[in-house]
Amino acid sequence: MPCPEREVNPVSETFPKQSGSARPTMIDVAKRAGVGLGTVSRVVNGGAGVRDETASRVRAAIDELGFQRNEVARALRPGKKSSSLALVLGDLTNPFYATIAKASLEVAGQDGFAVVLGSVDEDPEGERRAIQELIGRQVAGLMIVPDQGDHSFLAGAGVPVVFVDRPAHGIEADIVMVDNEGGGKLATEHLLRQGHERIAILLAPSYYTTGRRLRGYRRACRAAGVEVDESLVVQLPEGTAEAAEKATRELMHRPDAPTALFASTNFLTEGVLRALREVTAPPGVGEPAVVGFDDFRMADMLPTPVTVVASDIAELGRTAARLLLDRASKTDTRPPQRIVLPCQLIQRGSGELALPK
Amino acid sequence: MPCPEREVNPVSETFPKQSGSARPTMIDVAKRAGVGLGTVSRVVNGGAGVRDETASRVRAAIDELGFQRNEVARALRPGKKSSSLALVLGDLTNPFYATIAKASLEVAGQDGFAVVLGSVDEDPEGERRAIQELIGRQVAGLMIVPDQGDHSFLAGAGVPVVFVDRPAHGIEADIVMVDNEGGGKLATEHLLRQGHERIAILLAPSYYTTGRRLRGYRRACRAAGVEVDESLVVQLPEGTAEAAEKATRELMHRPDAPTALFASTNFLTEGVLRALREVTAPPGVGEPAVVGFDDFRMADMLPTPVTVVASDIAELGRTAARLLLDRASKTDTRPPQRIVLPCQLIQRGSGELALPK
DNA sequence: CTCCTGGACGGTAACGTTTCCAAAGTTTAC
DNA sequence: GTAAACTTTGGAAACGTTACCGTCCAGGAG
Repeated sequence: MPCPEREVNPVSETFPKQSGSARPTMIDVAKRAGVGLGTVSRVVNGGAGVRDETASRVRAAIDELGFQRNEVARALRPGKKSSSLALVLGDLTNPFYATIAKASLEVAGQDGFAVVLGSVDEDPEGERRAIQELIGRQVAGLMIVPDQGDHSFLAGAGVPVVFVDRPAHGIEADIVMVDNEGGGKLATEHLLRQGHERIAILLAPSYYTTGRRLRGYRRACRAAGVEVDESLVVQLPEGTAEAAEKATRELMHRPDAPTALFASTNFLTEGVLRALREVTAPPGVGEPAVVGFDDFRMADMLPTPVTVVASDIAELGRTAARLLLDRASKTDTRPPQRIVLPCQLIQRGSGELALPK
Repeated sequence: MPCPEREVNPVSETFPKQSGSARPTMIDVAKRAGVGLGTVSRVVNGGAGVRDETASRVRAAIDELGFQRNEVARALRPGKKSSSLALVLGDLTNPFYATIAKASLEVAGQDGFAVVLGSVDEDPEGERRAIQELIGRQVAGLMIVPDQGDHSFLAGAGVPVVFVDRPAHGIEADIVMVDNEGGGKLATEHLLRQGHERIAILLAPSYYTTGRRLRGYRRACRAAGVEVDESLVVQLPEGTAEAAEKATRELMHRPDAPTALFASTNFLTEGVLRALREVTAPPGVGEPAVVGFDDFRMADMLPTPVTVVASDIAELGRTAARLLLDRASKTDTRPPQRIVLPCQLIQRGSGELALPK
């Protein structure tokens, strides 16, 4: 039933092969147009101060030779930082990161900037190496979704940095993030309002963001006069769906199982849902309520549509990119900013399951 | 209930500010270490032919000054192509593209290559501009998920190109793709096997891949002796979930509604499922069977878990990146290759709904 | 003791662009 | 009619690196 094994064929059409000929330079263009090097440069950059007739001769030469400016050489000149931004983040397969990447790509593209993705391992040392690499490439600015670990080595880099989603230690720089504490509070309040008092919260390991979400959770509980059972605050060893699934299964098998769960990350939400699908609730006890953090595709299509606390992730990426571009161009010289985007509760059903009896 | 408005504060901690001081160069290092420029260069690149004592003096100077090689200047030297690959693709929010990006990023990173993402508009002209831009940045190679439109302008670029997921017109270059026709055949055969004969197929507009999938569909029907009702071959105006949802709703309201649907793209599958959720099937007729192309997260969590034809997208990205790296380093000088990865049927339920009665 | 070999190092010429300065040509003002 | 000002153009220097070519010194052979 599976398809044939991976197959490899030489392609056999008769299109032009890729030729390895060297690319023409401005000097070639200058010779061809019978003008000086400086004139070509002027034409290429807007062409102010060049007679129309000369300019069109140069343009003709450019077209004939298929010349294209060598951005690398251009970026070598002092003051001319390369027109690329670096983006350092985790797993692109996570829609959260993918959305940030897409949004910043759009904004950067509008200004003619490319985006360089550093390869991002998970360990702090790998992140540091990747960042150093990118700085070596003379990017005009860095957008970083930082891991834990010290980032003070960025202080002397002479490149503007914007942190996304969470602050970094050891350096004062711009930061764009969502209101994690407010979102955690929102989710928890909502569950409390449905009558739940045993609300478990699942946390990815030691991330700044989930810490703030936990804080919102605690605040909401305290405000409602509900004491937090610390055994329901679950610090996972990993931020994966699998870890959340395992933890949820264990939670729900306890005699004093929670009646509601707050999954503080989209992958964790997935794990929680997987576990709940299998767990048969004790007789007389209904399906536990679930609220997730960060919206995800198909959330409204599941058997019980999933209630989430969400923020505008694309806006997060756009804001960060815009801010970084302004910093890079020295348009924005304010002191480092801290921009916090609001969260919002999206009710779909799973969070509105009332406490049974 | 929504959180407070977006809030902006200057950050007020007391970390080192980012200083704008110029970065040290090899010349600075040479002076500091009391050696010549060439020696520093030798040390930086492996250090063959330098006495240990000298080398360590240079390394000390590098550390003290925080020197880091300027990749831009390095890439300017002839023969030294920059160590970045370009990746040109569509919407990163689509897990298909995100997976390719992640996989190629990993492979490239292992070889010390960065990946530059060009800003990708949807129109062919925008794609062309983006590619030209990237070539100007002297990338060592291009991975392109091409739009329709002519790509012959790449022939003279002097940069290796690998096309991903679909071939491009007007140029002979490497291509890595999945077995679209085989996958389409697999999906259709499976539905035929459940007894379905009125199988609708939804197609995104004029993409090469969906065309091949349609071909597999036709082949399977013909082989089974089932005549294709052309009104069940739905060419959508857009490749979005919304377009698929609308089309499905219309299909299912017809008196001769299909009993099965083949959604030839992951976004289309989503649209189909959304529509089916709402459509009340005519009395006596069961829920229509659905097979999607490309797996997606949560597919197994839906009320009726979704059967899909899937291939290893990460492997697609890895293969493309590896091939491109080999081309860029001239390790691989074979004629252009066509690599086809197999597809596989993943049965989950929605494709195994038999024809009612 | 001299010559030669070879390793270690220093200096310099590119790479392709931008930017600045000076030269040439053209117009304007007196 | 000449000077001044402005516009257009050509040329050279610089950016930070690598590659190549000498030079210098140590040590071995004759």
